Amino acid sequence: MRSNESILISERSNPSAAFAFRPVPKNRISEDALAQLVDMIVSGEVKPGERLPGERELAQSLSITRTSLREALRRLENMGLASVRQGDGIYVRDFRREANLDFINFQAGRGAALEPQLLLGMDEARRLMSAMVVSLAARRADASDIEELRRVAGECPPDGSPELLSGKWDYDFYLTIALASMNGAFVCLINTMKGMFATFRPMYSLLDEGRRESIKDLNLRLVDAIESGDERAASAIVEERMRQDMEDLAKRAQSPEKRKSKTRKAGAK
Amino acid sequence: MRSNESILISERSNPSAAFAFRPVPKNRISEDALAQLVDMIVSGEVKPGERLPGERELAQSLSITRTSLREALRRLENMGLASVRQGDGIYVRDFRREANLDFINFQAGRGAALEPQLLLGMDEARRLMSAMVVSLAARRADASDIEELRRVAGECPPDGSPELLSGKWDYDFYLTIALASMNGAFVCLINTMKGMFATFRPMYSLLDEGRRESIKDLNLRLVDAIESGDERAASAIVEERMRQDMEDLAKRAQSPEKRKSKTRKAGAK
DNA sequence: AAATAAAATTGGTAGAACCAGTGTACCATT
DNA sequence: AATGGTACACTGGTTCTACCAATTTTATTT
Repeated sequence: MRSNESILISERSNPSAAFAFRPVPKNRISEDALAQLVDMIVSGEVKPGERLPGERELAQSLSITRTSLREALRRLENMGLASVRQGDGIYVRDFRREANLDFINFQAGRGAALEPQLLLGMDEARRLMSAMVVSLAARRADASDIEELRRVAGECPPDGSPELLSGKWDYDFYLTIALASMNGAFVCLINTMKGMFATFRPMYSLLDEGRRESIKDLNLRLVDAIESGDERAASAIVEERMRQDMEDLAKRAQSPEKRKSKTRKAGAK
Repeated sequence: MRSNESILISERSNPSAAFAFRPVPKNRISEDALAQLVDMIVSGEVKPGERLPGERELAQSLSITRTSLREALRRLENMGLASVRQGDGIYVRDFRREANLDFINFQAGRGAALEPQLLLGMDEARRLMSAMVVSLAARRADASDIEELRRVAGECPPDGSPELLSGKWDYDFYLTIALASMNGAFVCLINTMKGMFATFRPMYSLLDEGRRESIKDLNLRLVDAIESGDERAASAIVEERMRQDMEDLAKRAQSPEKRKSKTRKAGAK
């Protein structure tokens, strides 16, 4: 959520700049502390079920105040990485089983090194979710939605431009689709994903470079498909675009797709 | 995340109790304050872009300390409902466009009255996501995953039992499926949805009552489908089960499905 | 009028004190 | 021996006050 403000800032102070400035991190001290706590848990330095030192001691170890530490703890709880109980203590949870999307959001947002496996998973989720929301939009978008979609699609900056790289526009477009899908939960999901992919977005945009069709044309085609109510065609356009991205990414990690053939029992029921 | 602990507690102090105690809410004052802030924003009392009173004044209005208020503000930011800038102030964001899943999670968790439209959307999302993760599991689950799935499915408590109503088991089962899908992002997604539906879970379980097939049998069938690698069959089982729930729920709100026919332009490209 | 500097405002951090649940050990009662 | 009561130490929850740091506003200077 921080990137949003920063984008506004950079726009104001550099209205005609050719570069898309990265958001300058205004680290709240609690976020730094949080990062350390998360690292401690993710690295396995402290194990699930284990009890962390008390707030006073923890704060001292981090060289911050209890006040700041507590702000960090609130989010650590929120991510599903720890549970805090008054009178008892702070307990580490099993992040591999209990972490939620806010965890990914935080890790991705601060540029933490995520496991390749997880990155692939995020990408796969993005692909499936996008196709899904597009499909819903095709089912339910009314005339005014289409009009809005076409307007936003038409405002798509040229390929390779900083505005496109920043991902701001792409987000706006998919948010509009989500709004057209008439499903508030998907709107929220898109917004969650926005945070999760904020730092990775430029990478995806670079992958788009080699395409024969401009992003703008592709999206206008998408709007047409949505307007005609053809769910399959609409989702196919999205899937096709993102499959290429995924394939490129897959080269950087082992594909989980082939895992099954090795260990699977043949001829199950 | 609080409900989890409480379940453990009630299990310990009443191992053979016939009742499933509801977790006794241990309100943090910051959460109460947060709830009021959220209400203020959602109700439209303060509008997007508007600037809230300063932390000092806000804290005084809520009769709490700045320290506590700030813990609330951290999450208000995290939900995408406000942005806080040092030296400037606290600004309200457009929750209809910018709220993320944590917002739904919070609202649902405290039993806030959500718009019927949003409830339907949440249910639709749940249905689609579940079908999706099941499909992935069918694609990638290996022998050990199947074994684990069958074990968990076998431990399914009888229909109508408090354990089933609480939703704890159902969550465990779907978490196992998510783990079998080899996609960490979906594991996190399931965990996020767990929070979103925690308070609604009993309602869904009640809908299950009328089924001719027990939940246990149904899920064992599902595991079979996953084992055979039949993605369509597996997701169909899930969709079928959840479609009924959705239909029942739909009776309590207008269906967004029919919206299109009214305003749609005929014969689009 | 523009540039600059000072002041006021606002969020961010610090530190200490006290309130409120938890858990444990010990004691009294049954 | 089991149960319930009590006191105490420990831990998170909350409050207060003071001060630091970023931003905006205002006043001043050029």
